[in-house]
Amino acid sequence: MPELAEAEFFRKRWHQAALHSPKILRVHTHDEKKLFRTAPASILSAALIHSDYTTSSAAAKQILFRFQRAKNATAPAIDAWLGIHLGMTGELSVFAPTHDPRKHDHLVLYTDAHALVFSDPRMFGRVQFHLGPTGPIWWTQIAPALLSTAFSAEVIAAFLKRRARAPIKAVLLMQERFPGIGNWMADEVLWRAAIHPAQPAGTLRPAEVKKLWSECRNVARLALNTIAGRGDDIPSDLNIAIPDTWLFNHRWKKGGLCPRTRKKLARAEIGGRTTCWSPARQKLHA
DNA sequence: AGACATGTTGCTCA
DNA sequence: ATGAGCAACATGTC
Repeated sequence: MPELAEAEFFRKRWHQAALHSPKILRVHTHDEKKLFRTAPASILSAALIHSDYTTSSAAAKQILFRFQRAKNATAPAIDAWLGIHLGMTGELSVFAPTHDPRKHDHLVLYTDAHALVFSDPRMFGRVQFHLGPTGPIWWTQIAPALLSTAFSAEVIAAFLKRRARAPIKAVLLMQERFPGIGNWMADEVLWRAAIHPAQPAGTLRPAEVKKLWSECRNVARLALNTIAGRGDDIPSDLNIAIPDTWLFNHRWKKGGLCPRTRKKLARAEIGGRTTCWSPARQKLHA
C-alpha cells in the first residue's frame, strides 16, 4: 500500500492522536528480528516508556517519530527516534487504549487515550531506532524529495543517462533518485508524460525528460493533497475519492480503459513489476 | 489451487 | 567497478 502520500497519511494519523496525548505509558512488541533491525524491541521499549511524542516527519516511503523525556533525579534525558518503513503491507492505525494486539500488530504504543499500532502482515517493513539529540544517519540519507529544488530536471537527466539501458519504469522505482515513487505512482507518471514504460531510459528525448520530471512533481503534489490531505486536514481513511481522471482508478480493472483515450489499457511485467499503460498514448520509439 | 500483491535486498552475470 | 535482472522474503486475498 504505502508510497509517498500514504506514508504521509499514516504519519498524520499517529501524529494527531499522539499530539493529543503524547506520553507513552506502555509498549507492546513482537520482537521480530526481521522487523526490528537497528535495535531489539526491548531497547526501543525501554526508551519510549515515559517519553513524550514531540514531532515527526515523512520522507519517501518512510516515517520518523521523535520521543523525548527530560532528565530527572533517577533517570537521564531521552531523545529517541523511531523510524518506520511500511514495506508492502504496513499500516499505522489508532485504536482505543484497551486495544488487544492482533496477530500482526508488531508495535503498539499505549497512551492514556490511544493505542498507536504498527501492523504489517507480510513483514516487509522495518522498525528503526536511534538515540541522541541529532537525527539518525539513515534518515539523512534519503534522497532529495520530489518537491524539493534539489530534485531538478538536470539531475534527472543525468540519472537517466547513467541508467540508459534500463526500462524507464524500472528507473522510476529507484529510491536513490525518485524517493517515494512506487508501482502505482510510476505508472501514473509515465501515463501522464505519455512515455512507454519499456522505453530505455537513455533514449528519452529532451522534451520527454523534462515532462517526466514535471509529472513526477505533479503526481507527488496531487497524491499528497488528495491522499494525505492538506495541513492538518486528514482524510478519514485511505479509501479516498481519487478522481477517475487518474490512471489509478483504472489500472487494476479487468478490461480497464484509459481515462483520456477511452482505449483499452495494457498490462505486462516491466522492470520486474506489473505495469499498466495506455498503448494509445504511450508508444515506444527509437 | 494458483496467481498475484502500492517493496527492498542481495546475489549473479555482463 | 558499475549496471541490469531476478529470486527471495511472508502472508493474505481474489
